[in-house]
Amino acid sequence: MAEEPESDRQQTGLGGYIRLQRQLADLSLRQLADLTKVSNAYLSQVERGLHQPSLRVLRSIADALNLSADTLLAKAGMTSGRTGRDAAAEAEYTTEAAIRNDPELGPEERETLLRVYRSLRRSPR
Amino acid sequence: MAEEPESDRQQTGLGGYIRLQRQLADLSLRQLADLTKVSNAYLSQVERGLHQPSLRVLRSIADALNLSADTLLAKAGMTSGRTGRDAAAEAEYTTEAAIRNDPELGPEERETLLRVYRSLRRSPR
DNA sequence: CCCGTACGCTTGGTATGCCAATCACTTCGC
DNA sequence: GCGAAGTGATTGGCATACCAAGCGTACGGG
Repeated sequence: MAEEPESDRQQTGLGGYIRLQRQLADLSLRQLADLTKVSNAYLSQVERGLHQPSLRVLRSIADALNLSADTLLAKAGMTSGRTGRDAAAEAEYTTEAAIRNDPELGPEERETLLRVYRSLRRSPR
Repeated sequence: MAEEPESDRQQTGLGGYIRLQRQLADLSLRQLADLTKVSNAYLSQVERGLHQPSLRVLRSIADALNLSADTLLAKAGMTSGRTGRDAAAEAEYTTEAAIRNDPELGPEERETLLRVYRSLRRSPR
């Protein structure tokens, strides 16, 4: 659990990716700022890894650069490559998790089913 | 005294969704706080829509509740969540598979639960 | 030469995320 | 009854996301 005593500033992840995409799109910081409604100052800081942008800002950027939000989120360390399939595999472990994730169920149906499941399940001990 | 501004009753679904999932998982705010390393106070505020959580917090919550991060992000308004048919089919299969593989169910309970699930599931009319 | 304009970066302030501490309430066992 | 232990909600304050304004440079063109 040792925290990383990093004095390095290797932020290649999210910020570097954004900067790269911005340059590929041939946009200046101010142009992107104009598109995203985010100040150029903050964009500069985000690109250099000095700040972690909020969801709102991240979405604006993805939108302006025509990137999928998921891509940026992956770079931000959120969805590291695990997609629906992995989630499904994981959900296979517990029936409760599967029921909770099932989009075919409404809130009430979900709750009902969970209750039924719990009553049917072999009681531990 | 009975002054109730009911117009604030619209916490988009992210907060409400988190609260629902937490309750379905049978967790208290403090238990979830312990799992997520996020204070119960802030979780309470997030669930009632008073604050928009950061990526870090959102990820912790998704992790602790065994939810896919994408699901929460969709509720947060990020991803339009358009993988509808695929996700549905996949998840449907997952729930059935989870029930079939659940070691805590005997043969009869298994059959019963499957029947209940199929009757509760939204059928594409 | 100076402007004028473009660039990225820095700075000081405001808004908001987030937490420790505490509240009011309910449910217990004694 | 009374306290211990559980629940969700509130509050004060520190940390950080975010912006308006400005700095320093580099590029033209009069």
